[in-house]
Amino acid sequence: MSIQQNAPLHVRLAEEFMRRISDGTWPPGSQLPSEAVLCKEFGTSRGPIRQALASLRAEGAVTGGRGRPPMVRPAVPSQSFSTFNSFTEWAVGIGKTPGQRTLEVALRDARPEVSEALDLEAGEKVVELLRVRYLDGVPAMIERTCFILEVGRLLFDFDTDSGSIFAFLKGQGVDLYSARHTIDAVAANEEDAELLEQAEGIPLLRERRVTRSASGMAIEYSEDCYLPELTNFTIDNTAERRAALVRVHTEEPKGTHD
Amino acid sequence: MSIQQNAPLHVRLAEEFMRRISDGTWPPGSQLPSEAVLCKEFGTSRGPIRQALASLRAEGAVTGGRGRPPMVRPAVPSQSFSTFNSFTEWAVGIGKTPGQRTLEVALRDARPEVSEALDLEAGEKVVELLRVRYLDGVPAMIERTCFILEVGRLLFDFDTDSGSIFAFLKGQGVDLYSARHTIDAVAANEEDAELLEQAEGIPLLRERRVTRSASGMAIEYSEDCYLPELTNFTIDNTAERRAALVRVHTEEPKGTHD
DNA sequence: TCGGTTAACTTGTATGTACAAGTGCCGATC
DNA sequence: GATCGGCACTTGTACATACAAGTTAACCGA
Repeated sequence: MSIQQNAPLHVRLAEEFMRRISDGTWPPGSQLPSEAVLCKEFGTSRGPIRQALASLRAEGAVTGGRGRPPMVRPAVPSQSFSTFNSFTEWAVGIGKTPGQRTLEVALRDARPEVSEALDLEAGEKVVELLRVRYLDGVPAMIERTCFILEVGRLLFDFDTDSGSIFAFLKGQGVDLYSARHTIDAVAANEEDAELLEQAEGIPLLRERRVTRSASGMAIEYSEDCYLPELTNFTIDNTAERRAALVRVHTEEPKGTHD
Repeated sequence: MSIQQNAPLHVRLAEEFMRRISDGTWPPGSQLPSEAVLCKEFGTSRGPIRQALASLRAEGAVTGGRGRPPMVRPAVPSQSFSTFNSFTEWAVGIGKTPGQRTLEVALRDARPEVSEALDLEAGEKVVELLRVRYLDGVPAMIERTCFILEVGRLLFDFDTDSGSIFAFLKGQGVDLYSARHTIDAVAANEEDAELLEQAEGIPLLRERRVTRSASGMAIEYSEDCYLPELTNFTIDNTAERRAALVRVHTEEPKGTHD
């Protein structure tokens, strides 16, 4: 989506430079024009040019400099918050047809680990959903999602078999702003195995997340279990910058979910 | 590690600001002093102050502005390339004693998926290691690592039971610069189960990676299988910026390694 | 023809200035 | 006591200038 015309010049320059990189005008390995040349082309001073280049550098799109123009780096994979947090948006983005079969939408007392994850008092109610998610009609993932009551109640007026809960909640003005994701592995229990049409006990790739608003309020806790032959998680890291993905040691043993 | 004294002023300022954030002088939620105040304190102009603040903003350490000073954000977890890629460095960092038991160091023809990962011709030789890794004496991970011959040959003069291969290779001038990591789940085969002192078939959290030099040459391919109750991977993402961790759809089914 | 040196290019760093746009506080008025 | 407006603060944007430090190319001499 093109940024509005009255955005600051350095923002519009950064966008134009990213466009030239992504459409191949400036291919990976090539050197950018000098700052002087860019100043002439855009009729501006070095300040906005340098600020635009700085943002490309911060994103890892270009590197080098000091005595010679920066070079374009191979694209670093990344995913937006909504693509990463919404199965539907992700599936559409990879050219698959997302599907869902809702097994349950329930108002119930939160399980202890859900209370803890959502910063709730023991026994507070949550809205809990259980859905199977499909890619092109093939079972790919089991989704167990809990919402705080204030948000979950909105789902009682929503057909959870119709598509993206993430998109629906955004449309309802729910401020889904940040999330912490934890990835590990569990054995498929009897229920999950049946839903995924697989043998009991096979390994599943589990992604648990707590989603919060901009003010830090916990809104959603989800445990998504994927068939690992259909889905994985991938990241690139370099010596130049710290990776946001962290390998974590867990003290308490965890088993399969019940 | 403190940066050298003759680093540019804006770099030293950024380091000082990060130090104040991490030692609690500027706690999360607090507002930074204004730019004018910082200019007075450090006897400089707005330029270096603003550039230092821009780097904190890019790292997600502070946010906001425009009419009011930025606020300190809660620390975003991250790990350096070496901490993420070296089990030894990671273990030490979390206060555990890392250990290793080498089962095998072998010069052999690369298996097809290793050739492919390391950009080698079919049948080229690699140096392959199999080690069990321990945290405080407890088996935590099975490490199957392959190096291209040029690098792997260095290991024949190295006691792989003595500690970090990553650190040894760095010390030998091997340019380990970037890596692509893929995380999924596999069932423990008979060998892995025995080495980890667990039941066959239990789920293992698998991290595969290809490590390359700055010039893009593949150097290392590794398959590390973790006991998921001891280790997971965690990332925070926000609506503000794209996450480097990508959920990926895999077309071909993958089983346990043999 | 090759190597070294120099000059002209590049980017990086820093200063200063000016003004736009946002925020907060204080005083006046209702 | 609450609200509104104005003013003084803030940061953001952009310009200009100057010089440091790195790189590259060209020229000259051996």
